[in-house]
Amino acid sequence: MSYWLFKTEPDVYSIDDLKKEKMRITSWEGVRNYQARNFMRDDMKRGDLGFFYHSNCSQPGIVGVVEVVKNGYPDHTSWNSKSKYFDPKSTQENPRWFMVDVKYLRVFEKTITLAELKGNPKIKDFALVKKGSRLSVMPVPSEVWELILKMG
DNA sequence: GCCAACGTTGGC
DNA sequence: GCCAACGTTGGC
Repeated sequence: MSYWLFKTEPDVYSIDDLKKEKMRITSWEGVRNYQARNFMRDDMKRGDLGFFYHSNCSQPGIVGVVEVVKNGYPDHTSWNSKSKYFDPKSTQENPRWFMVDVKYLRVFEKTITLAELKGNPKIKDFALVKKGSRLSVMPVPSEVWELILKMG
């Protein structure tokens, strides 16, 4: 089993929004980056765990934990011309974009902030804390996962 | 709101 | 296939 990190802007979709969903599950739609797409399509498996990360906000950081409850499948919003995620080059026969379903597990009492993560020398090679990292879905090495949990 | 870093697009 | 231009991300 693997560990992941899911980035989202809380103004758009926060961990509270996820908690309010029916069954506390949502599809992780709208990812339009090939590297992130490949992770979801090829590598993410049911039962994997993920950090839930709030970006582009007053206090960016990891706010909780989710579980992958459905393996990668075509992101149908790419076929919907009314959707802001519409991509005319994605077809039902040859879907370009994929998503997984994630389920709320828990929210941390206190956010593990990006500043704290950057201040931990043991995880300095983790993609999230590297300069210019823009991946919205990324793998978390298991040792990094454990180290970050201890920071909470 | 600024802007550096990055990914994508498209002309050639 | 190169690379300039452009759009987006996301911390600050």
